[in-house]
Amino acid sequence: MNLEIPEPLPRKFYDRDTVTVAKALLGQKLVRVDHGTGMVIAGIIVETEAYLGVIDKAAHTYNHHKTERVRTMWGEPGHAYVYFTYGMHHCVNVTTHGHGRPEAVLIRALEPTDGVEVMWDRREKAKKERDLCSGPAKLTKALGITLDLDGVDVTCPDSQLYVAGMRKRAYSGDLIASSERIGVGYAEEWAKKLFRFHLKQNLHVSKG
DNA sequence: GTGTCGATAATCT
DNA sequence: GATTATCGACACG
Repeated sequence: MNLEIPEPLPRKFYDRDTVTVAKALLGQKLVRVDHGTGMVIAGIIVETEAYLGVIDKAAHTYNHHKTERVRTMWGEPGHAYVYFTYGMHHCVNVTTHGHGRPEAVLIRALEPTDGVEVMWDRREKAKKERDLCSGPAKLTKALGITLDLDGVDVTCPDSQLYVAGMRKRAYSGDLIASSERIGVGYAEEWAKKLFRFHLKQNLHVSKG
């Protein structure tokens, strides 16, 4: 039995064009390590969305918006940006594109791989395995990601949250579906951009 | 399978 | 005071 833990993806992986990173994250593994118990809970990233910073009307940093909440997005690439929304949900992103560009990729869905029993405990309403992590707030609940993980370095294997490199090359374009981002209807022309990416025919995406 | 709608509170105006 | 990068319950078929 091989229990070798894959290396985290390096900082330079994130210090690129945000759409490129959003596609390249598909197939990589989001790993949550509980430092108290040593428990590992993880899944393969199967759905992402790109948020293009100061020019993107759907992004939290649109028009150079800069408040305490979005501090992490203004920092270096390769950190977790966690926010709380709709009065009850957390969502997790990874920051991209250095050089003062506050951009990020929202992680929208995972295919569960490690610590699945813990996910079932935390996601009481789930009926099927595909309900565990098929949405941005579902996966943060399943992995136990809350605001205290905002800002953690996802390139460090000692972090409570990091992204492990499972594949060297991004999936080829014909295996990736592109579509409009979800829940950003207010963003006018930016709502139409095809910045949502998911693995075709994967059962664990949030929709279609 | 689809569509509509209420929950619920941090954040920003 | 308004908004929200969502989810789950319910209705319908």
